[in-house]
Amino acid sequence: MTRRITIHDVAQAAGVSVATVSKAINGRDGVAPSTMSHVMRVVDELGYESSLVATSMRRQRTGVIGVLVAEFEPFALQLLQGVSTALQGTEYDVLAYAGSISAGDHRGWERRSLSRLGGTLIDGAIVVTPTSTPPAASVPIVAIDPHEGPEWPSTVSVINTDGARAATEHLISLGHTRIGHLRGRTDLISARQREEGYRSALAAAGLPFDAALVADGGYRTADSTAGAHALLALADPPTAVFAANDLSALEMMRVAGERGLRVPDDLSVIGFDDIPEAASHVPQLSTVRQPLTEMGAAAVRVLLSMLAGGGREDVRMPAELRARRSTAAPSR
Amino acid sequence: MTRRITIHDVAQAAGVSVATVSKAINGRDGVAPSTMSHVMRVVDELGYESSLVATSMRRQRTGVIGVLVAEFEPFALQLLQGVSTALQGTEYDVLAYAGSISAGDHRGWERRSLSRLGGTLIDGAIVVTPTSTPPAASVPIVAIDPHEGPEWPSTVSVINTDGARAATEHLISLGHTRIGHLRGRTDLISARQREEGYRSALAAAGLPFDAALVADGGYRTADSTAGAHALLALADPPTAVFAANDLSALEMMRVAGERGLRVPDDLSVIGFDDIPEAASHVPQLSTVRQPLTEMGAAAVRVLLSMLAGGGREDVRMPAELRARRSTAAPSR
DNA sequence: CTGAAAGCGCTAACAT
DNA sequence: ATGTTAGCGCTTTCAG
Repeated sequence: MTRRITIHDVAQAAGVSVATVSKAINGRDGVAPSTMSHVMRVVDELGYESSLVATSMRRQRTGVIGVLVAEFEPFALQLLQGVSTALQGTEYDVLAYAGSISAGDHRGWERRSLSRLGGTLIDGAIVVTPTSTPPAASVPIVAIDPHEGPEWPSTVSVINTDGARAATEHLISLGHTRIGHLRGRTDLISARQREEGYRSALAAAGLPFDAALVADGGYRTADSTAGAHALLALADPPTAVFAANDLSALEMMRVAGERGLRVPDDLSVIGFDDIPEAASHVPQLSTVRQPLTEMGAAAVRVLLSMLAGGGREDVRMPAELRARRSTAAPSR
Repeated sequence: MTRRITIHDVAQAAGVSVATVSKAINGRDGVAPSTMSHVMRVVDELGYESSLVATSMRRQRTGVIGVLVAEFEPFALQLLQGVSTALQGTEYDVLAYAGSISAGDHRGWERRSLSRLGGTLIDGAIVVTPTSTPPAASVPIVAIDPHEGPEWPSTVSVINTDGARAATEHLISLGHTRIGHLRGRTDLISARQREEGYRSALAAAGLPFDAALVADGGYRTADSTAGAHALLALADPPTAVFAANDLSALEMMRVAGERGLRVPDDLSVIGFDDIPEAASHVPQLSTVRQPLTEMGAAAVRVLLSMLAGGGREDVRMPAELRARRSTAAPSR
């Protein structure tokens, strides 16, 4: 645990002032070529790198884009990959921050992260699935799949209703008539849209809506267990379930297995998102693909445009059915 | 783009000094209960959050663990997920930084990131597959799968030799006797260990080692094309190939297909890593699984121990064979 | 119990 | 061309 090498150490070793070192490093003019090269040699010898923190306190610009997430789960990670790839070759580094982990309450994590990092440290932010309305921010922001409407400066999201309808129609076309829905967090707009897509597909097919067939999954594995059990414990259980996201779909399948049901023979399950685990699970999970990588790239495009002075934008990406092995015709 | 709310704004609005606000926020004693509650009310009203940057300049401790990667690719993302999960419920937030994106050269990205963030901003770092020797650092560091030996303070890595031996033995047990190896970057220790595992499995089975059956793949798709062609163009080509990682295995299969060979009928291929793409490829790629999530969790455990004053550790995780569809008995 | 002042590492005026 | 100074937002002695 040696002490950090500071600009001060470099100045001292080079026999010049701190200001001169700063100018040399940042290529400002007003430094003699000989001094310049001497300073740079000392910098190399000492292995000096400026502290991001100190630099960002003084500068307005840091060259870092922040990706703010509640938690590093598969959905956010795929997005992060897209963001990172899209930022290759630009002058920006990526910094991803999961801010709600230590904070007691998940609510408002985005506001907290944004004000802790914004204005300093990051030049702009991409916020993944924020659940509250945006705070007054000091940097340009793009929200991906915001959960509370369009009040965010710029947004990138998938057309949830269409995707959910496609998933439900897929089950209907296989011959299912008792179709359950393991829904997402009902306080989130995406969950409401997905339920709406589910209902409209049922209605379009002339199937009745049965409130007993809708259980809560909360988009999370742990929160889905009870709902999955509840659906399967019904006197007249569903033969197919549309889960609001892949994590709850995977949990749905696990619970089905635990109860002695085979997927897809006894129960068809379809999810939403298409996280990597969906394709590698056995059986492979049928789902509705969100083009996460492309969404990350779109967010970057919009953010860079805002950084360059451009206005707000709302990007809507299509969701696409990915029928795989977890859905089949009902056996009864 | 409104201005950030600073501690100054809070002090002014509350009619107290900046120092008092700081004490109130951080629960230091020496603040009257009434002042305390008044200040906290103003903090809430204004939505103030302290700047991570400013705080970390003054404090030694920030409550943030840094995960430093060259780039957000699948391997690093899986690790990140493990780290993040393991950090749930602790007092630490996670900050992941990809530092080589804007930097021209990839070499030494870990040194750069470490000195830009260490000492300030992060209390400890988990560095993913660093390629150089460790710099003198100002915070505890754990290296995951370091590529240049054990000079890092603490390390977490997979037992490459055993994994490679298991992969080769799998091919031998299927009846193959002419087994090729598409090796990794020979400047990296993991690649050398994997080749060693391959050789020792051959030796243990009494099979001769043939240098012509070893080609370079460099761990990357683009670098594997030539080696894959070379192996298949031999007068007496291999009936099975152990590729040093999944990316080169996938390329091996692509090249085989291009040359009119079917996998696994005409050629068996096995990889290493078990990235998500391995399981979703058709045919599913047999491989050796690195327990990435568990490795991330192990890194957290070691780092937290070091942060609490514990000594260095080297954790070695077992790699596990995942036989899937790309390997079968030889047809000739 | 409260506030004034110093300083973390750095950059940007402003002297010299 | 170089150095001096001020200050970014915050925490921490140290006086009052």
